[in-house]
Amino acid sequence: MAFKEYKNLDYAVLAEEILNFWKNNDIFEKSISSREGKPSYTFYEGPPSANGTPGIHHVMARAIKDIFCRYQTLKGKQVKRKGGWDTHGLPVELQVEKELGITKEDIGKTISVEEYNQRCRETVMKFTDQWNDLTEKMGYWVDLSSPYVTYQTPYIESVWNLLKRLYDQGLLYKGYTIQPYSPAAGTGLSSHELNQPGCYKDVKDTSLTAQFKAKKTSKSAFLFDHSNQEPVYLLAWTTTPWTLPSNAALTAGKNITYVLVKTFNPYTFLPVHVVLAKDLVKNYFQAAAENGDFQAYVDADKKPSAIPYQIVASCKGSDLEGVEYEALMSYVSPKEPAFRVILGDFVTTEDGTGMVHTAPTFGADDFRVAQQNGIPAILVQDENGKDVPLVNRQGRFVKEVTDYALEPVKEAYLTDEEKEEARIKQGRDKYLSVDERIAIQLKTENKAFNVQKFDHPYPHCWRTDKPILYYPLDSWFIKTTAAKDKLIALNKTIEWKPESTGTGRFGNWLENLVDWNLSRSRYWGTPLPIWRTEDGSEEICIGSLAQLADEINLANASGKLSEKQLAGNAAFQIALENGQADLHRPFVDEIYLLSPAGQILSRELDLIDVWFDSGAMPFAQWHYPFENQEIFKKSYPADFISEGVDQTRGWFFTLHAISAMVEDSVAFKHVVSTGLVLDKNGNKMSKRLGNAIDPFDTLLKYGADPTRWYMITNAQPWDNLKFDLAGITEVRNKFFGTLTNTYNFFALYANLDGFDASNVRVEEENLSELDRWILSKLMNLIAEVDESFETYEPTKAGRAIQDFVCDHLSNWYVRLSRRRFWNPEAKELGLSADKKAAYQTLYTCLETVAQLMSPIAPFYGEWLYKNLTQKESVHLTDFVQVNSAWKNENLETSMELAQRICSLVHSIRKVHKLKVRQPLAQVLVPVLQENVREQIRRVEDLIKSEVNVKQVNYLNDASGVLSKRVKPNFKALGPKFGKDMKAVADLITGMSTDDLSTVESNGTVNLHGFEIGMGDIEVMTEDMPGYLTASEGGLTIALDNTLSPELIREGMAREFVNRVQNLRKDLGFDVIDKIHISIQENTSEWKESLTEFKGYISQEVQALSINWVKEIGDDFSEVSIDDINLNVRLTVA
RNA sequence: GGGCUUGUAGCUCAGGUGGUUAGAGCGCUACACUGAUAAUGUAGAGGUCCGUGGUUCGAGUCCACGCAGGCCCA
Repeated sequence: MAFKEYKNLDYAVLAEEILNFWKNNDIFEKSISSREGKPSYTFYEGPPSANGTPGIHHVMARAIKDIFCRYQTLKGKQVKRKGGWDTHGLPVELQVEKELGITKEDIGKTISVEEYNQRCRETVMKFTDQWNDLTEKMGYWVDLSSPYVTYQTPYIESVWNLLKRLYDQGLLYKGYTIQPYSPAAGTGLSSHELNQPGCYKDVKDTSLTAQFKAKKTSKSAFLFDHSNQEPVYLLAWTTTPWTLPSNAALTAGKNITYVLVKTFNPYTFLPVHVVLAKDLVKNYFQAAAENGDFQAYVDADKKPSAIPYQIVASCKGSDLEGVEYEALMSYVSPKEPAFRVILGDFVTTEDGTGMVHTAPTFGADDFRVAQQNGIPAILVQDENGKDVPLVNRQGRFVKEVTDYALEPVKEAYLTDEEKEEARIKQGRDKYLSVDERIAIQLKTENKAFNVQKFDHPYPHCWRTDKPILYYPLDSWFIKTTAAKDKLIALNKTIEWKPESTGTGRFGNWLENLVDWNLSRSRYWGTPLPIWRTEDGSEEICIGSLAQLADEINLANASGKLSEKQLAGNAAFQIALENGQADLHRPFVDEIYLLSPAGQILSRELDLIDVWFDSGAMPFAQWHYPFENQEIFKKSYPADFISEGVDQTRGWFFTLHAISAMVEDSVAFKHVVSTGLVLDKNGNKMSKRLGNAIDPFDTLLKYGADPTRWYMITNAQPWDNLKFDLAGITEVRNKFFGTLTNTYNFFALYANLDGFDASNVRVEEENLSELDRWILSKLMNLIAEVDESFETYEPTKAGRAIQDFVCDHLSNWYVRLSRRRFWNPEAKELGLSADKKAAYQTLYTCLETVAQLMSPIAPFYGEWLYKNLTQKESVHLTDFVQVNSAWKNENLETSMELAQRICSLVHSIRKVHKLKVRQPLAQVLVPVLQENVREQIRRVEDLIKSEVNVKQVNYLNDASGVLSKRVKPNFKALGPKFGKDMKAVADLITGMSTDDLSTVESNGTVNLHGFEIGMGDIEVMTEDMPGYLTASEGGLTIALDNTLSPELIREGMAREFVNRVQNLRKDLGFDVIDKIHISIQENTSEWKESLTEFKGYISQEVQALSINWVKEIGDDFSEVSIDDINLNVRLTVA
């Protein structure tokens, strides 16, 4: 048997067989090696972290990656794709802590750093087997034989090299970020520690609304115009008055509405104009006092509590941007211009004034927004000449804040004794905190508009129970802001799918870029390769193992190192010589180097952000620049990457940033950012909720191809996918079932006819209209699929293939062609030209579909291809070319008409209960244009056989039976008549027959002053009296249902054929069996029909004889049509 | 709170540049077919196109403001 036939195809088993075939024959390797010397197409694999198990969303993400790599291979490119593993980082550490039952505090105490890191190294590759298994089973082709692993020494060396290149450009510096800090414990706290229960406590703080006096400049002129040139104050609220000496800016919200209010200061009673958010006026003023009597207030001896006020102007936050003001508490002046209004997106009108007091050294938002707007921090120099904030690490003011020098900013930092001491010094009955005394000071200086006690939750240190401060702590940064313009410009050359992720999410992120904080105070990660003197005056950055070895030698030779330091160096040297150098902590921490000036350097203890690891992969995966320089050059930048949209600020950014800063290049040219995989109800999948889908179960039960096909065709990759297993079943039945059926149909008859599959070539001269049509459709499909894959639109490609297979190939081409395949007469004569053409056509369609679908459904595509051909693999073929000679738009239009006409006839037959087996005399099609008649005439035969009518006849105008209806063509009328549209449309709808003939003959008619041309109307026919009619979308047909005796006889013959065919099947006859038919002679109705159509019947049921007999014997069957019974006996010839 | 994104039939999704009757598949109902048959075909029911305003002769489509969901930030 040339073509295998299948029953009950199991797609998972099929996949397994193909997988074995690929493995045994190195098909993946061949798909790369066979493209040697061809243009390369580079894909970067975003490394998964192997310390967790894969989920169903990984099948989705990796299907996307796989599709375009396979497609580009078909297009003749060489597509290398190296797998990789992301192995560092906090999730690994947390998992190990959990496994060991320890906390961060224990590391270095109850467990050595060395042991701890060893555990991390073991844990991180725990699930690689599962990952590799999934990779294979889902049919994802990626090179797992030599993956890059981010913890390996060559990888780290490459990362160090990149850091060094950044360092040499001056882009790596030590600065600070605002982090939770406990002065009492003298340590920074992680967000994790801050989220422990009990950390947030309700406290009563002094809250203060300060008056910042605006300077009169062109920016603020409009405010002064409304205040009659009186002083204008900007109001800002804070719960931490101790930060006011560090104020550097005020932040307003761009779209918030602000008002200028004329009123009095409640403490000094001086008339003032203040600015605050409109929505918050009610919090500061009593509505009853609006537009109150100002003079009466001035005159009053004892000032009433309701202070009169008047709103004199309003503006948007954006109007306030750039308004300058005088420093509120000028202990320390900044080096660069400060004290102006800036805009920030974190400002709300929930409390305060809608204007935020901004102290860059004591708030994360403050720091960020100040950096973005070029506002300096308020700093002083310590005894070492180092810039420090106005509060020291003990939580006390520096001496420059003279009034409060060395006092703690939080009362809670004082012991009772210290507090008592301070009280005596203050000379008061009760100790007053710094916040309280600042409030008093500002009140007297006409700088406080409101002072209150305020209850709110505030975070406390879990170890000391004292309040924390948000405080600037040392960190290493990459100066990405210096490369901002470059990053933005390069991003514009990247093609994003969807575009909005690139322009919106990623573009906005770049616009608001801050420096990249590299530092992590952990253990399992790439150490920062910077060695520094204790006072920070000298440092070196190491960019290679060779450099490190040299520096160690230099340091050792200097004689300045202690014995312990020399021992650490020696241990590392030995490891290095044995090729076993480990660049992790603690080993690198034990290396000591020497500065040019002869000082001892020790390593900065920070690790770097793991995202730098993964962003470095274009370089580090090849151990560039130490090895593989040629390979690197050929595979950089990537043509394509794809990850979840959540990676926008993760991997997408780090790839982009590193490449732009180091190579002045993009890292990738195309990127597909994929959406989430949710459960079928649209909820996030989670193991905890139990709605997570197991990928292995799914692949096993449904097979990789239906799973992949479902995921790709159900939603665009960047939309979230509501994953429903029922959807896979649907795809499997609908698409794969239909395609397999179509193949089986082909195989069945091709085998019967001995159709030779080697060297199939379509012989164009023998093609039927139907053949030409499906080939034309096939050409369209090729073009559409090619374009869709080319433009990273896999969903469009998949849906196009699906529509072609189900609607065009199976439901129309095969259904209407069946007769040609099972025509039994041809058997003896060999293959007729027509039958051959049918095989060639169907074969071509199937073979092409196998290739087109193979990127999405790699196993099934391969299976189908190998069933059809002797060639090795569909994945080693070249993408099929469009043969434009086969494109035939006219024929497609004709066929569309045929399909619509058939559909209409079917619906009439249905409504009037006219069986399709009953032949009818004619179907009438009114045609108003000659070319439509020609188009239908081409496909007349198809219509006749499909709906079982004897003739297709056409009615034109002259026939006189057509009644026409006129519809306005709105698209044409709109621009022409505009406002008069409605009137004109009504006139057209009510147009008389005479008017219509006038347009039809003259091309134009005047209706109540409106010139109507042919283009302005659509003429349609409807209703043909005396016939059964149906119409849809402007096409009308009529069916002649008069039954002549002859038609009835033919109908009976067809019914008889139908019954015999059923009998053949019931009796288990083979398709090719010839039969003899005996019929018991008992009714005349039957005999007349069956005799007349004996030839037809014999052919249809493959009967060699039909005999009427008096006695039929025992083993007959009874058939009945319209209550008339007939005894029939079939025997195999 | 900000940025981006989604909202069309019971479910999953299509609906260039605005054009008056909004489509498909699944599911449901009914019928037909019975040599592709654990298939297939045809028909039917099913919609305030998230809401409210606006622009327009005309809005699912354009604009504004909301509501609800999602992602990433704060």
